[in-house]
Amino acid sequence: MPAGPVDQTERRSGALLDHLARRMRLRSESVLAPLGLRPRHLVALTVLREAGGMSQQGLAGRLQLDGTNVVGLLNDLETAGLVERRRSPEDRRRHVVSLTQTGAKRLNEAECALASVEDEVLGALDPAERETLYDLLRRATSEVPPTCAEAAGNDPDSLC
Amino acid sequence: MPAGPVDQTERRSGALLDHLARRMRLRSESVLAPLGLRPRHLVALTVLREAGGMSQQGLAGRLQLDGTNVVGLLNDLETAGLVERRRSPEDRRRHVVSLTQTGAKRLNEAECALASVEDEVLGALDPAERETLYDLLRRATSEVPPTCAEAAGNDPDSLC
DNA sequence: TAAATAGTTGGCGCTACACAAACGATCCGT
DNA sequence: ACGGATCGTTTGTGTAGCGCCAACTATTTA
Repeated sequence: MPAGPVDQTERRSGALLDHLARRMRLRSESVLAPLGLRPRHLVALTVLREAGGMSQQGLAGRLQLDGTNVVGLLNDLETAGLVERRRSPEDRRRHVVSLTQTGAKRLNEAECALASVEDEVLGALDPAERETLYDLLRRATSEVPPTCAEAAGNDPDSLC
Repeated sequence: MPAGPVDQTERRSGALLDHLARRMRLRSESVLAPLGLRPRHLVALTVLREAGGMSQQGLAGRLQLDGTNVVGLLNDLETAGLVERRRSPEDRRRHVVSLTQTGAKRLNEAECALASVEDEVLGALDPAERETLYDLLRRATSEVPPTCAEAAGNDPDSLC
């Protein structure tokens, strides 16, 4: 086989995302626990803040979680007063879930508290690079994942 | 309260990392399964390839896993012929773990197969941005997390 | 030579899921 | 008006991925 470049590894982000996310999560837990939060709560609160309010089905889609798991997650957050469920006037079967003021404040507190975690876990990156990372992650996650029907039609390897 | 900027949210990457990593993982599983791999295998193989060979303790440190869980993880990979454990000539208590040729090849195959997953999950980013994301993740994860002693000395919030 | 270290095995427990079934309330199409 | 579909809830089962512990063997160290 002809010799190629020394580094022939494919440049994939998946393993690195898992790796970095795990480190961040481990470091975060001790900071979040006093606030009554777990990393999965943080993800849900972040998505809800950005969306301004959404159905449970919508949230399940965004988080790629089974609906029954979203129910449990929201039960935690609602019990803590961080979110509220309101019946949709358009369809009273449906809840619209949104952050309470308490929830918005708690999320902000959590993010402030996580500054030291990010300083540590992202210590190899300078502030501009951290900003770039944040921006790339935000834009990558803001794209709504395709629905099952869309994905199944387009991609046989899809989960659906 | 005086009115502030509209967006006063802290710019933290933790929740977004979890969110994106989860999406990537879900999409990856169907691609990795035919190769006999799970996402946690991929992380370990990636770390081992980069390190060229390391002790189990070293790997446990890099992955921030309990040593007994690294034993189980390596048992999977060794059984599949993807890694080998060799006694260190310097200290025969210790194993040096490295990728086999089969393992290096399988990892490359996995990364090729994951191209479509990354196209989908990172669809909102253009190729240059994906390259930037990869680079930032790689550099952030390459910094070895501090040992417990180091972290405990410097940071009371540390996990240790 | 005793204590410490590296790794292994087996076990227990927890969290975070996936998935299924059954149900009540509500909406929609016929 | 009614049956089917939808939204959400509860309960239950199971799996994966861990953390942590104890006990052990082999080896190194002081």
